[in-house]
Amino acid sequence: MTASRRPRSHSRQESKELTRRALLGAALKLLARNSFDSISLREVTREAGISPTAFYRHFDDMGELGLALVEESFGSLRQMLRSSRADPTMYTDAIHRSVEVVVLHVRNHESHMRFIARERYGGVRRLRRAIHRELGFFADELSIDLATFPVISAWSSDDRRMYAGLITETMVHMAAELTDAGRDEEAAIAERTVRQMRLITVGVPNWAPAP
Amino acid sequence: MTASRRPRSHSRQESKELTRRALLGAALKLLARNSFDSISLREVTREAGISPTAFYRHFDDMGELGLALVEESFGSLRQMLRSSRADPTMYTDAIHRSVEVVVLHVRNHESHMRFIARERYGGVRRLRRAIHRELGFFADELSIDLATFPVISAWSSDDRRMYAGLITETMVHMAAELTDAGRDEEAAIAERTVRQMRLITVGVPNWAPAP
DNA sequence: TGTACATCAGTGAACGCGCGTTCACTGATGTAC
DNA sequence: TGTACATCAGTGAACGCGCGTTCACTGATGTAC
Repeated sequence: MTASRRPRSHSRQESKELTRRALLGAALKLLARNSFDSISLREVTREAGISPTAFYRHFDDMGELGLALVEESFGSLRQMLRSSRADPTMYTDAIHRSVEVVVLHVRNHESHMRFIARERYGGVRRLRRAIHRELGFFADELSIDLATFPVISAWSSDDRRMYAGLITETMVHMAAELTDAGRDEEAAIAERTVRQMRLITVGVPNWAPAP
Repeated sequence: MTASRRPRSHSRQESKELTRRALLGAALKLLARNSFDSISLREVTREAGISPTAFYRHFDDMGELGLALVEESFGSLRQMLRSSRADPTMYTDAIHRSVEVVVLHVRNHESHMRFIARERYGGVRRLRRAIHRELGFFADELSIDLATFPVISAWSSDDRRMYAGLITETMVHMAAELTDAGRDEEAAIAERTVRQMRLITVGVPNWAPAP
């Protein structure tokens, strides 16, 4: 299906937005098999069903498209964090529940999470930096949320941030493993993560800042 | 400097080995800026100072070269683990010492560690699988070493492996951050990792297997 | 509501370039006698 | 030790191909009156 054959009921603006989405979707699809810096502009437009030249109506170059993918991927992640906050069971059974939420998120946004995992230390500096920055914001937010738990509320914000970083890292690692594993390994990976989170949590009541 | 101009004192076998090393070194150098699957065979041979066609005297294709890099990278990592085991201070001040050892290893083998971090979830399935497998072996070995610590020796081997996996992951994450950061950030990254390791360790004496 | 003009998303031909791989080759190293 | 032949790491020309980007264009959508 080419963009030009879309129903004329769309306004020019709507059509452009659909094509933009098609380009982002095409890139995500190709990213399931390759790294971002090995994907060509022509491959992306071919997959999106438009001519190579039309690409420039949407992005200056592939780098700009990559940054748009970072936006999109962390957009869905932020939504996840926001709805978790509104979930009361998150506080009564925090570990199981949060691992479950991340597993579900990976299922529903697999290509976004794979993109983050793949390009976090990938071959494009601007993407690495953008992802690093966004993961930092994520841990910052988590750090604030953690203050609602009794014991942790007494910690220094520095200690809380360190703890939030460790949780973030453990979750990102799980997500990365999930996007690279078969559905049959999902339960084992989730269970292992639950146990690692439990081990970390056991230490929390006995934590004392550095001497 | 081309390979053909090497001193004739080398035997055919020695010369071939030197060229092979030049190819691996050239690939590692290019990997500092790009992902493996975006590096071309011609770039590698150009960097190594030989003609493109000579590549085939050493590897069937770039994939084979990639697997050789996995071998080489984990070879140096295994050496690190082995010499750590012989270090008595490793047991009296395990956390600081092991973080320090990893920091030094990253300094001395930066391109190897960057390769592992970059291709672990990169765009080449065979490399991902090979790296995943090697990291598994690493955690297996660490798991055995952990049994020498009093409290942990009583744990099930399954729990020990879970713990070893968490430590491995924390260390790999630190190494990845170090290869992507300036030397001025090194101390902060190492210190943060020490605190995270300490938090995990605080939980160890109170760990109880799942109900 | 109808008409005339402006906008602009998408097209297709064209360009020069670097790619992976093939092939027949060269000449130094290795080996048999 | 010297000679004649075999081996084989590295060469350079050649190939067809996909690449990113340019350009002048088309025709549907949007706007002014």
